[in-house]
Amino acid sequence: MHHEQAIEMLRLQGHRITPQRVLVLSVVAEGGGHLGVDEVYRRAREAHQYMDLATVYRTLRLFRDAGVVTEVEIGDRLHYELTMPGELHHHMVCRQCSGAYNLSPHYLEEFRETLVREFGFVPDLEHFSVAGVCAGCQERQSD
Amino acid sequence: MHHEQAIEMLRLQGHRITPQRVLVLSVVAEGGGHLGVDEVYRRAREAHQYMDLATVYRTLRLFRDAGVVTEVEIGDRLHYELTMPGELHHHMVCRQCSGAYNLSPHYLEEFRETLVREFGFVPDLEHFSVAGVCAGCQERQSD
DNA sequence: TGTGTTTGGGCAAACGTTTGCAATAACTTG
DNA sequence: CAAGTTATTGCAAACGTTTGCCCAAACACA
Repeated sequence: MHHEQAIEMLRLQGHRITPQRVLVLSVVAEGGGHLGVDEVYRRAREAHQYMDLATVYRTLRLFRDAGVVTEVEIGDRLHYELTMPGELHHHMVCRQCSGAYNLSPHYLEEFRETLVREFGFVPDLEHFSVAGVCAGCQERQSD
Repeated sequence: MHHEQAIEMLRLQGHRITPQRVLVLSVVAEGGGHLGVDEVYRRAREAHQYMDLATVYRTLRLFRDAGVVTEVEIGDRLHYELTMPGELHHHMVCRQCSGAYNLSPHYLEEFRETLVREFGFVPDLEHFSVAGVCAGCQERQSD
């Protein structure tokens, strides 16, 4: 998704386009994927002196709810990246090195179907992320 | 798991048995499964006037790490229940009614094996919980 | 383009949770 | 059973995040 599309999505949903929102959006977009709230705030503040931390929080939440950014839990921190429609993916996050690896939705499809079939429970797996230990860290551990 | 076993586990792990810990343990045990931090604090305080909130937080975290209580994410709150070894189960938590339903580990085994086989990633699924909408709420929704 | 309505922003205070610190209490050892 | 060692407590302050308020700014419509 590009800036312009994201802005258009927000406008279509009836949200106002403010300089702060445009700024936060471009920070997240240029951030290369995995920025925490504090990093977004710091970078946005460099450009716009009066940017407020509360605004960053509110804006990121709005973007998430509007579907223009995706929230990823890495360790115990939340990171934000521009939503890539059609390239939806989940994450495996390593408990030891905090590395985040993409996981295709394909691997969850069977699990989802089972829950629906057996229990009538429809899971939210859009932003699924699973913690664990990656292959690299396990090797290092057995040294 | 009963009180005595839990206490013994803590002692074996080298933790000291204080009145506060015994109290928190019995509150969680008698709480019938799903108490939040604030509820544990309130009930513990009734019995022991000088019980501190920070102690409740520290104690619950210790218990979780020691394996004597299990932390369950319900909605956006954490709830605590006595760990039942051999009866390990996961949770499906309904986004709408906040109901928590048990899920046998069996349903996750295949998923786990796939991650290990394909990526060498060993997931932490001990306290897995998945959000979604339960069968009841979906029926109610379609009325 | 100018005016009115209504959303969003900045600020400060509140919230739930964690942490640092000095005093206390639990366990260990003799 | 007494003294020493060390973990744990209560308190207060800090932390990251959310909220209430009032003013400013964005959009709609004339």
